[in-house]
Amino acid sequence: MEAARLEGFLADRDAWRATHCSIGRAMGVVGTRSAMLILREAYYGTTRFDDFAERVGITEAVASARLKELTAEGLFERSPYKEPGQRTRYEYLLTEKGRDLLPAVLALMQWGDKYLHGGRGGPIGMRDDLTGEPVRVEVRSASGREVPLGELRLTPNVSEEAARRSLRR
Amino acid sequence: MEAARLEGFLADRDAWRATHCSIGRAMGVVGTRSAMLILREAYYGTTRFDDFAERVGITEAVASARLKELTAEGLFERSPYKEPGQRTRYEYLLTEKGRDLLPAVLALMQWGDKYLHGGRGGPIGMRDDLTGEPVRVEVRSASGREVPLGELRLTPNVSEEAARRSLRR
DNA sequence: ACGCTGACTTTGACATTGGCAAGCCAGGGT
DNA sequence: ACCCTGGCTTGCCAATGTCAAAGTCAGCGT
Repeated sequence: MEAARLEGFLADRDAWRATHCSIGRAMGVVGTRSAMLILREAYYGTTRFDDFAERVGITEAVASARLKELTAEGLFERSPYKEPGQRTRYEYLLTEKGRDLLPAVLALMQWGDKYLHGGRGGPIGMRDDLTGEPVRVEVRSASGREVPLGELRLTPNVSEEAARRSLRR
Repeated sequence: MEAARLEGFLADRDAWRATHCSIGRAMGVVGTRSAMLILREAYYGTTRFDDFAERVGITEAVASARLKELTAEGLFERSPYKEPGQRTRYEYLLTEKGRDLLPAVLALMQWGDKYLHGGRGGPIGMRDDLTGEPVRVEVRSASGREVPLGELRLTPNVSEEAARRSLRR
């Protein structure tokens, strides 16, 4: 029955509800298979519409809809480019906001590697390109300690007053 | 145009497709808003059916369907318990598989905190309960270096032969 | 002027998700 | 014997996600 420790008025679990939960909001933005896979492709270096559709294995309709949404949300920006002898086209470049989702995407991959391949591990491994060491996504404190669920403390970030408002039941 | 470095035959981006991608599989298991929010609640310590429905803010029908799926996938196990004078009931306890999704869920929360609250940050903060230090989800190499997207190297995990089979276009 | 190509858009069909409301069921309490 | 309560299940409906296939459009090369 290991769980995080809830501090302050969060401890009374019946007194509040996570109505402005970042997890829920994040899932509203990237909560589809296609959005996550498009991000994966972008991390692999893909920038062009047709490549996204083809490499992710989704229809152009879905690629179009998702890229439009992700661009509107600011995870990609549409940037004109011109190859000699070609007309101007647009490519989809990751913004910082898009790049900052890397830990979330890699954490999913890491979990899938461990549990969804019959113990054989995933098809692609991650290493630090400078040192060659394996890379992992971890929950760590500022001083570098890895923090397990049971040693995680959750605290209200604002005054109880304001928090009650934004955590209203 | 920063991206990961693709090693070996992965470098020829037109020669393979991530058909057995762990990210896609993981999204098949926990790729719904309700699944992620139920996990969040479990990390907060919730174990009982009604509490999940009420605290997550979903209907009992959705809670029932999702808990059944997540239990079938092995993220929760159904365990009988008995309060005195009550009949035997079941609670949903996180398994290691469920607990191992913590980095993914927290990474989403961290991202949402940064970008989806108008710069004000999220309503709940994370600290190391032992030291009080802030906690973050990070992509790190074995020796503790934080690895940005541009310094991440992706390598095929198996022989080119076998990999081609599992990464078939 | 015309065709080709990359980049979409549209249409139509189907599955999944999620909300609301009502119903069911087992086993204690009375 | 009957009711109550926690824990689901069922039915219905709207919204969203996905696919397949066909259509559109801009502009460069010829």
